[in-house]
Amino acid sequence: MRSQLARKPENTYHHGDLRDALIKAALREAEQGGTEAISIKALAKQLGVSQPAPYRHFADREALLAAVTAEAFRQLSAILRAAMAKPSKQSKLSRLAQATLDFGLRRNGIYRLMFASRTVSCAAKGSELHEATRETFALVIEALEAPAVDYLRERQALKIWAALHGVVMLAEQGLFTGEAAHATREDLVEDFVSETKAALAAAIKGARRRKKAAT
Amino acid sequence: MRSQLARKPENTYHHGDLRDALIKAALREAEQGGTEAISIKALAKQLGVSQPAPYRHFADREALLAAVTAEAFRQLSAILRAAMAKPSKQSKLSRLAQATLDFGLRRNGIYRLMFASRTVSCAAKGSELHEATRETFALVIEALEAPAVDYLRERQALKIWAALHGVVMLAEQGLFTGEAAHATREDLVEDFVSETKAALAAAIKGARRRKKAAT
DNA sequence: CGCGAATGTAATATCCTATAACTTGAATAA
DNA sequence: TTATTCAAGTTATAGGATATTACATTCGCG
Repeated sequence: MRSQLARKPENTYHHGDLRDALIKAALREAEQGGTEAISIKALAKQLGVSQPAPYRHFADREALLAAVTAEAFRQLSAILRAAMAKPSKQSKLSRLAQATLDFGLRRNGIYRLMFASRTVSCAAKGSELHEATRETFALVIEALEAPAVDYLRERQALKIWAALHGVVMLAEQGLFTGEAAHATREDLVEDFVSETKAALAAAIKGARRRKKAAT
Repeated sequence: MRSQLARKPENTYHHGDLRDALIKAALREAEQGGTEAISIKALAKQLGVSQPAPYRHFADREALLAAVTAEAFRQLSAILRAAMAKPSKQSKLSRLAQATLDFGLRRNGIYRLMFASRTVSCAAKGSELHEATRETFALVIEALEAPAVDYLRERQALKIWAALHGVVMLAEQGLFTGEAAHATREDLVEDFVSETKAALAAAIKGARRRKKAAT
């Protein structure tokens, strides 16, 4: 199997790994310009195959986007896992949060592909993409490092996850630059992290109390 | 001035209000499909003018999108203002928050145009679009109903604004449906609202204490 | 070795953005 | 009132993208 970004060697009929090469190349394109920067025709040219060749691997543009988005989620998962594994003075949750912010800003085109397009909401339940998103979210729950009171954990995970995305969105809109910048994006993220921890602690304490009272 | 959604009357050369009609029609198209549903050609046909006619009013597609997005922000501002004005048992902030969530879900295509595309971040400082976004954000600050310690208010406004967008994004991704739905979107929004109020109260108290200590 | 499935190509239809060159008519000023 | 000008339309056209159809090549398996 040839390097996945490689063009088709000249004088060969088959590319060898076109499907994967398309995904990788599309990710590179999306890095800057998001969804709109992904053009099947341009990708085909870049990889040295004819325009219709990609359609052997993806039914249409949407299918390619779904595959690309799934790969992006897997990459994010890997990054978050690495951030959580790295020894540090900060909490797992804090590291996950800052890593998410960093990813969202540094690779914003891809980030928009993942969270701001309709691709994900159209993903069927068992699809590759759906699984990839659920796996990423599972990392958020893991980062809470909280005992297994499922519905409490999930609620806090949803909240911090939502808050993080909001910060990325607003940052990208430029709401943290100029005169309004009394707080950095990182500050806000840390605020959300501590509030999450506090809320989680309080919720668990409350649950214990209720349980005790019931006995 | 003719109704703004009207097609050009037959046998007339000039439409009369094409610029406005284009914006309104584009908003209608974006309601469902977001940015990608806006086609200059289709709009022209819909309004009964030739394909290149829109280019008399907008340099290119991007310029049309910017105008449409600005109009969308003005509509959101109006909705938020109305929600805040309406007498209710709930706080202004709560009403603004729930209204934002409602807008984000019910008119999701437009919402994505406003917050998930690059159109806004590309808006120049004095532009119509930039002004429209700042005005909307000003309403968030107003909804806090907090005394004028600017940097404290702004920080909390940024936080709740970010959190709201996050909830809309995740809701649209389907993260609140299925087995994970231990909390509704509205619940999370109320959580964020109360946390914001608490944080704001604490911050103001702290600021007063510091001021007192300084005298 | 030979055959079928997978993968690639060429040709083409359709849709969209955008520009150039020409036309219309509405508003103004002589 | 009429001449003139210019904003706002039109037709024609170039160029790029998605997607389909029919044909060609090679990989791999029996």
